[in-house]
This record gives sequence, C-alpha cells and structure tokens, in this order.
Amino acid sequence: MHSMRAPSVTKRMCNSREKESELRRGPWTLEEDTLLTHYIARHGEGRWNMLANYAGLKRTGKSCRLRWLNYLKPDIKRGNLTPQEQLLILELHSKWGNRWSKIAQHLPGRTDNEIKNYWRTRVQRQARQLNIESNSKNFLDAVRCFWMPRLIQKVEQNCCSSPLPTLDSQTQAIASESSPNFTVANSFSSETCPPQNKLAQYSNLASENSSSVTSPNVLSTDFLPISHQPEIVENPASSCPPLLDNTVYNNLPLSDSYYVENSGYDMDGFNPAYVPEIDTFGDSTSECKMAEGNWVFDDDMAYTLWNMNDIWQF
DNA sequence: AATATCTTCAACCGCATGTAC
DNA sequence: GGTACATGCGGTTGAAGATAT
Repeated sequence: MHSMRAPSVTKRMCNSREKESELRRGPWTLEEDTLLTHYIARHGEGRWNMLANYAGLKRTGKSCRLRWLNYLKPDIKRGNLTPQEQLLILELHSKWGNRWSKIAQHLPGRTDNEIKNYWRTRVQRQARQLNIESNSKNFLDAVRCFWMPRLIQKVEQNCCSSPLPTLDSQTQAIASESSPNFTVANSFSSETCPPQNKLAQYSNLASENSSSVTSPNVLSTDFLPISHQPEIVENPASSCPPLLDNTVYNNLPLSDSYYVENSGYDMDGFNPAYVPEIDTFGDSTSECKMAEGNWVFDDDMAYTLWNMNDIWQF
C-alpha cells in the first residue's frame, strides 16, 4: 500500500549562505522514485544528504535512504510473509526482542520496517485480543503452544509444492548458539521435498533449551532445523504440542492427543498428528496450563487461538 | 448505499552512535 | 575532548483501503 499521507512542503530557514530550501514530505512520486533509482544506479548508495542534493530531490537524506531501503531497492520482497519467515521472526524475536534490523538481516528481502509492522499489526493485535501483554511470558507460551505448531503445519503443507528456504550459514550459527546441537546440515536445504522428520527437527528444537524457560522475560523458541536426535522428556503430562521446552513440558497436564512417545521423535518419524487440527483440538486444549504463569486456556480461548488464521496469514 | 470502525504500512520523528575534523 | 554532521534504529503517526454495521 502506498503511503497515504498528503504531500506537504516544509520550509526551513537555513543559514545565511544557504537559500531557504523547500523540503518535500509525504508520499514519494513516481518521478522522485525514478530520480533516486537512477542516481543510485549511477553512483551507488550512501552519503544521503549529498545524494538528495545532487539527484535533484527536495528530500532529506534520511528520507531518501528510507525510501531506497524500504521500497526501491531491487531485492526487496513483496507480498505476505511466508510461514517459514513468520517462524523465523518469532524465533529471532524471542532471542533479540525488538531488534528489527538485526532480525531483518536474517530474512533476505525483508526490511526491518516490514517486520516491525508485521509484529505490531499481527502479533500485538493478537495479544490485545487475548488481553495479555505481547511481551509477557504467557503470550510467548501461547505463541509456542498454539501458533508455532500451526505454522509448522503450514510449512509442511507448503513444502511439497515448493522447496523450503535455505538458511544462510550465519543464521545457522545463530541458531546453534542457543542450541548447541544444531548442525549446519540444514534440514531445509533439500532439493526435493524434505521428509516429515525434517519438520520435526524444526519444531523439536524448542524442546532442547531448557534453560530458556528460566529467563524472566524471554522464552526462547529455538526453532530452527537440526539434524540430530533431540532429547525429549517423556512426559505424559502435557497437552501442548511438543514445541515446549522440557520445563514447560513437564508442567503440562496429560492429554492423549498430544502425548508423545520417544519413538515419535525418532528422526525418521515426525508425526504431524501431534500438531493438532482445529477440528480435533477439542478438550485437550482446555487443559493446557502454561508453566509458571497459572494461565489456563479455556475452551473459548483455545478456539480463538486456533481460529486466528487471518492474523497469522495461515 | 452510507457511515463507522479497523487494519495496514509507508513515512516521519527523535535519539543513539559513528566518524571526521 | 568538543563539535558538527551522517547514518542507523526503533517507536509512532496517519491516510487509504477493507470490513463491519
């Protein structure tokens, strides 16, 4: 969507040697975009104030920079974030918080502004609907317990029609930082449709970092592909999908629907049935008590959580 | 069909940091 | 060290479009 701000002109008094300049603000015109694009094609980016002058743009350098980085740059991706990208955002945000530019570095073609907007419009809106703080542990638990499995499900559905993205080595390294068993063998780099267990690897990583749950503010959601056998605590007392780390996992009540045997985490056998379907969700979710928070999903909340597809672009 | 409300996202702002002099 | 300027970042705004009433 184009910016909807009405164009305006700001007059600023400069020092005596400079004439009064007129700086445009608001939406960029096609002509301005063309000027900026052509100038950068010839001279490259950087030195934005000078660039604005020489390109004949009555804009601040900051404005030019922003327009280029967030809109005109050729490698910028358009369209909705893919489930994989959403997963990565959730993962990286759990590590770094609102470090949008840092997060954006790991989503090629996506800008910090876009990710920030995504977070504010989708994630925070969702938190509002649930009447909880978007940066609270309860909310992060909800994200892990409900939405991440759905994203994984979506990834799984999509993966057979198109190859999953390959994580760059730096992102892999970051993942392995908090998940020592993470290996560079990227589960998503397969040229063909990855086997189901790859998705299990992707999801099960959350189970590995039990220390994360002790963090007061951040519940780590290590969520990137691994290629080893994760250690899953066999605990029948859970009604959440096996994305939770061990501590959370151990504190959850029993549910037949989500009880996971060790064999279920054999790398040869990710069973998507562990990721609940909406229509089979039913009673199990109503008992999903979140660790440490005394926060209980009742039926209505569970239903709400699982029907927020619009928010999550499922 | 008209109006109100909500959602989205490009663009702006202020502040922090980096760099050159 | 002090100053000026450039750059980058995260928070916020606000108009257009979408949706609800």
